[in-house]
Amino acid sequence: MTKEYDHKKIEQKWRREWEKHELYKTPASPEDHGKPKCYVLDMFPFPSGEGLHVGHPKGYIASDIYSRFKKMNGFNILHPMGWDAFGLPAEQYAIKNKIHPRIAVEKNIARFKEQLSLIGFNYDWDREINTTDTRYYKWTQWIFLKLLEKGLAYESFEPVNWCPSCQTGLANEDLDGTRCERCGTEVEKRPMRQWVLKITDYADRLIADLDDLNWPEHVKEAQRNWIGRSEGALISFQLIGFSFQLDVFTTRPDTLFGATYCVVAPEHELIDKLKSKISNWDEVLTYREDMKKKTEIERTAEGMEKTGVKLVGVTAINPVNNEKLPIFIADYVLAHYGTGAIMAVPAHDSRDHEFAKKFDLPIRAVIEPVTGEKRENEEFRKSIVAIVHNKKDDTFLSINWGDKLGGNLFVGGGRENDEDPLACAGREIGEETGYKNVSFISQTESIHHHYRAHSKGVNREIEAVGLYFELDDNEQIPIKREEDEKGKFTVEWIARSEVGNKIKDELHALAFDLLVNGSVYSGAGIMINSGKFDGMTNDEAKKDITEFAGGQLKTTYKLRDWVFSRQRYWGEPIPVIHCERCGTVPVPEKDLPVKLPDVDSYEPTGTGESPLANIRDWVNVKCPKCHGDAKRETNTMPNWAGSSWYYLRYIDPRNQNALVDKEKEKYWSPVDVYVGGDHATRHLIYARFWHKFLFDIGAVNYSEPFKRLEFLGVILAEDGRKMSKRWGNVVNPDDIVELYGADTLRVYEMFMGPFENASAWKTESIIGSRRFVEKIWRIFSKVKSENEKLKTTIQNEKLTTLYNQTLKKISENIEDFKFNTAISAMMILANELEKEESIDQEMFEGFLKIFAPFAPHIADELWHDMGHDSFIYNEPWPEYDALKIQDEMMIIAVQVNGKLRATFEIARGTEEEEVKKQALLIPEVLKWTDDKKMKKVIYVKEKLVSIVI
RNA sequence: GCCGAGGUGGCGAAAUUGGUAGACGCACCAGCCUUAGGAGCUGGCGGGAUCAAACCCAUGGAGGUUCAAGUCCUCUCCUCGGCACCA
Repeated sequence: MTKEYDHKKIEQKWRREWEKHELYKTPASPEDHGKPKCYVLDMFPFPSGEGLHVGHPKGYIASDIYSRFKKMNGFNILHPMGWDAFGLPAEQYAIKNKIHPRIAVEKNIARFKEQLSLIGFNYDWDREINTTDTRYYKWTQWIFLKLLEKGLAYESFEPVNWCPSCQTGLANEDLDGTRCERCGTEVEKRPMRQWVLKITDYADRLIADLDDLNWPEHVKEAQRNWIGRSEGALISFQLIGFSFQLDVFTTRPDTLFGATYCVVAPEHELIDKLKSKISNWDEVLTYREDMKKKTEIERTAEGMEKTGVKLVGVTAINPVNNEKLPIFIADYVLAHYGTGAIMAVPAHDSRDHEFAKKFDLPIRAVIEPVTGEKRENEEFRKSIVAIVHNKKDDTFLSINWGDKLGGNLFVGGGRENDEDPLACAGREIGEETGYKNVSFISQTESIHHHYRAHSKGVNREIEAVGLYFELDDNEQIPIKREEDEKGKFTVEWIARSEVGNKIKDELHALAFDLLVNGSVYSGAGIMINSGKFDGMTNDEAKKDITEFAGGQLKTTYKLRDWVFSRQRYWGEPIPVIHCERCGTVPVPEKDLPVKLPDVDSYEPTGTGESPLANIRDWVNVKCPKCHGDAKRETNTMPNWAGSSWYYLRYIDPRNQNALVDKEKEKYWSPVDVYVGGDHATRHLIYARFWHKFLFDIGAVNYSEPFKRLEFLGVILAEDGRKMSKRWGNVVNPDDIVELYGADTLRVYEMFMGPFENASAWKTESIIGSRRFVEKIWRIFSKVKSENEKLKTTIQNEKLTTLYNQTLKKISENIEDFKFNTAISAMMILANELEKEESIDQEMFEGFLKIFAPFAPHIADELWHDMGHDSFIYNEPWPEYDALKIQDEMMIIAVQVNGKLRATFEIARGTEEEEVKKQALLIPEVLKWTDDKKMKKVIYVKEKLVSIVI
């Protein structure tokens, strides 16, 4: 008789056993280092007061499974856990509950740890770290000192994002658009002293090194976006009557001849210097004041009309042609990007175009669009493309030439050298479609187009003009057609939404885009209206024109330096001392850590100063240099500081002499798999930045910290919303473990769907995973030892094949983080095993081993019940038998004209001719092939026979 | 607007190089078992048509390539995520 599956008893028992035997201790001795290593890392949690919900463990379960798998495959694994416990939420929790943050953090950690322990993870708790531990943040401060030493940390007085609700300055990364991402309050710009890290120095490397990382594309892309590298040129414009110049940044120096005005951001410092010559100063001031009042959101709202004011009296000189250009201030130019000023080229930039239209400024095209690829021996022709719009049903006139001649085109035609394009278009419309009465609306500049005229067998370069007409009425004249053209092409009106689909020709599509959609051409082409540069491609002209204008090529970034100081209590004190005589003096390394003092009130002062400023005993110190009176820096670090290097500390968590021993680091780094969600830009950029810095100063061995990133999809509540106390939809893992068991919870969370998919929690569905776990328990009673087996059935070929296939698939799936299909494969095998009267012991042992990473408690229970004394964790991973992953028989599908008509079974290894012959004899196939001529019969090895008739 | 990831049953989802679409699970239906409920077991479960079978349709939509398309190509619509007046 089988015993009951009592998950509570079993799970508790095995957790105790594991602990007792220190099963999950990371090997530390050097002789163990001969083995390959695998560092599996979770994004460590912030221990909030709310405790864990069922979404939290998802990533931990995955990393647990992966690391157990690697361990059984012979790797030394490092799989640690710790706490990211500094930061505003901890402080706010403490203020609200009137306890010291340190006490609150301790309490919350204890609760988190308790919850985690119920799930049966293989964490090595000897390596636990806590960012708020003085022994830990000593090294966070040490890194800051090194940054300071290398000139990568500096004090700045630039206006900073200030959250009035959180009472602190924030980095750009801490904003959600223009709001504080934590509390949703609109941030202000506030001038104040702050510490800033020069992350921009690393911008290029942070982008370039992404290429070699095994990370999800969207995370890499988010980082590229955030860093926002763009290559362009710095061009200086002389200002008439001033000795200084107006510097602009542009990515399109090739369009310099098309600049018709300049714009500077309203906040630009240059404006005050120009005051003496500006005759409408009042107007300028008013505009600037208005801009200040407007929130960022109002300024950047979509569909916002462009606004601006001309600086009457000041003129810039275009360095390439000495043209006098008016200067405007307008808020569509941002002060903090590039130089805060632009040259405007309305012909080739949609924003400048919009502004120019509104202020009636000249628009000069300097690039002639070129479409198609240049070919050999081109014949040159001039032509037109005429687009006729019928307002009544919003359709466009086209001619369908049939699939061979390019499908639908607008009306087109050759134009004699001196023929007026407008007249030509009118003539062609009449000749080809019969429509008589159309009104001209607009036309494009010339467009060059290279193509091969297949019907004539020649390559052509055409210079076309696009023209746009409105249909007046339906009056038509009979179409004259050559005899051989009749019926070959037909006139069709196509709907606006169908144009993209039907008009495939590049030239015609571009004409539509420019004329009908009103797009501004910003693509490639050849230079026109640009003096000696005419005729060059715009790409070639970029460098030449920059040089000619006396400018220089330059790369800019959207990424700003990292605002690193917070005016709050609960963070690492910035280890710096301000001395009146010596200035800013770093705290000597030997004096680290600068411990956070105890205070009566850790609430923000409201003055923009940290609460630390009020602790006189702490603030007042002697200057390390001159030993005179000095004051400590009272700002603290953001909570992203501790998390920017924690993964290194796990390698050597108790080291007193260095943040990590370099030899140990060499062995364990880099992190092989980093598991977590969110943080696509912030944490992962900051950590990469610090890591590269540590690499540069020789503190670590590799230049990237995380080789592979597995991005986790969140678990939402059943209502599809985020799981949160606020919505009252939180599911506590403790309850699930109590009711269904940790093993079931683990299986369920991995079976929910692809790991990277977000999915909604469904308590209803857990039962399936529980049934599966119970099924394994039941199957166990059928396991027969070798001796018993002799009495029972002979070995089942099919089952052996399936078993070996499953071993292979599980190994591959775990490596690829495809846990859902791994579980599905185990279920299939379990279903088959259940049908058997008796199960081979060796096979079941193998099954238990692959099941163990997913459900370690029940696996160890059954493992021991089979008579083993070892832990399954220390067992080797079962290898599949390559000779046994294929059935003796193969199933061949038979298709007739692409449709499946039958399947049949035949011995593997049967010759192609024989398989074909058999296929053709099947009655279901004969029915379709009967008395019809067979064109061919295709055989796809071991898969199918396809018959074409 | 730009970039990225997607769109397959009632639901979560599977599907080597193009090669039997919907594996596995949930829910649901029927039967067995049970005093009953639940659990368990057996069978069914994309849509249409039919007594039933043959058959027809079907992977957001439209075209295309191919003996063969969820998978490749062109276009288009929608959803989610990131950036967003970034010159």
